[in-house]
Amino acid sequence: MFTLSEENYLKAIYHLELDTDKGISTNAIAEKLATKASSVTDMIKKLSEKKVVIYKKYKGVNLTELGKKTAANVVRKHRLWEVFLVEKLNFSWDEVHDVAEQLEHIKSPKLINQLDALLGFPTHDPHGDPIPDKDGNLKPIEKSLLSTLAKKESGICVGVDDSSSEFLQFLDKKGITLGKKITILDKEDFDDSLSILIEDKKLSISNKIANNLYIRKA
Amino acid sequence: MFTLSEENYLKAIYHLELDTDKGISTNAIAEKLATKASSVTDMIKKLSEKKVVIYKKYKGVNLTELGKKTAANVVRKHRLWEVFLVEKLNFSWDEVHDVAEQLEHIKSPKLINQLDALLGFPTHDPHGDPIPDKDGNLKPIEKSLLSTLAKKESGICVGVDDSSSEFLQFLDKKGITLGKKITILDKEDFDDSLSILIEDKKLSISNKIANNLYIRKA
DNA sequence: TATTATTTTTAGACTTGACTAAAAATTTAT
DNA sequence: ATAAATTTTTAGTCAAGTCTAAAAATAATA
Repeated sequence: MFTLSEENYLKAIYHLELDTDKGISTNAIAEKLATKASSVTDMIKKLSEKKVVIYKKYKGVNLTELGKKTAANVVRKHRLWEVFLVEKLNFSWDEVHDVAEQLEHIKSPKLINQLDALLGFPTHDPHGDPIPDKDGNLKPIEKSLLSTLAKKESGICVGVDDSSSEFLQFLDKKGITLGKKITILDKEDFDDSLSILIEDKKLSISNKIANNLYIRKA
Repeated sequence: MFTLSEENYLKAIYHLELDTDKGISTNAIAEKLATKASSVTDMIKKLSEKKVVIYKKYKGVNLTELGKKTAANVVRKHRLWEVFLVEKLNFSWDEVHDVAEQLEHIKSPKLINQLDALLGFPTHDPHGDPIPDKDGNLKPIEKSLLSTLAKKESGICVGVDDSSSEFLQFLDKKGITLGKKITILDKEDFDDSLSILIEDKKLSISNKIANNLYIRKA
């Protein structure tokens, strides 16, 4: 149906569309896929012929319903495999991405359905990102960046924005993992750093960290 | 390291070498991979440059030690995934091949080591074929084609030669699965068909079937 | 608005892996 | 041993996906 490359382009556009409702620019796609704008133009033409994107020259692209569904299915596979790697094969949350990038392209509906069942129909991946259902729908959850909480507010850590292995390993070192309760003790005005309480432990974290951690307010 | 195509060629040569110690002919590889002889020649040159095969024009190819190890590793992955599909995802033995053909190309040593552990370090795949160890070695087992047993002899069904889904589904229908005890009751001279006893049930099977079933003599 | 600057597209080239058709080597048969 | 048949290789072509460099369109600025 779709080649590996086509799937990667659809996924990139899918992710970019989550941040805006405008047309997705050639350059944005090129940057996300670490490729050149000219290559993107070529591929976009092909995707347009396959009816998965709407394309008007110089105006960027948007996914059609078919495109959205196709992309969401790739994302679904990616995230289910990530859960598998962590839950069944003892991977840590910073090791799963590259392997899942390969596994997400395996074509077998039965494989994914059975994997879903084996894992107990998980709703979120190891980084807190929601797993699309079979039809490509994902229910948005109410989460806020830690940096938006006020002093004295608290909540549960439910996800990360940046899921690079560097950031995830940093969080591990600090003892910050999904599910833990975090309370804002103090906010410093001059550098926006935070003093937080996490599971009875006091910690000072920079604004950069607070801007990449999602909290469900308690 | 190696592309998907290169891995498939190495695997094909690996399997063909199990049946002979002569050089593997261009045509044999072409047939196994359902491609053309000219394509095979092209690829062989590339594999030769990569030091995984020894190639002399018009004389066929053979794997080097590196080639053997590389191919065995692909076979190892294929068979481990097959076990996973059957043991963990409720696939039947006739459904696993095509999916394993995709999964065998996933690159992640940790993934395979952990999968191996999850499965309890299996030694054989769902069709009775041995799983190479990490170094690419596989211990040959003593097995005989059912057709070579004499009247009154018996043994345990340990594998199939033809693992097409048609044959496997046929065996399922007849109640023939790995691990079952089979005894030769009678052999018909004029068509080489057999009358066998399998788990207290009498069955008549053709020579074609008997030529594709492996037995460990009891 | 005219002129830069940026973004996007086109044109042409390259790599991988495959193909067809024809030439060369090897094997089989007379 | 020579001719015929088969196998293998070469030569040239093609599609997918990428790239560079240049042209065209759009956006930003004076």
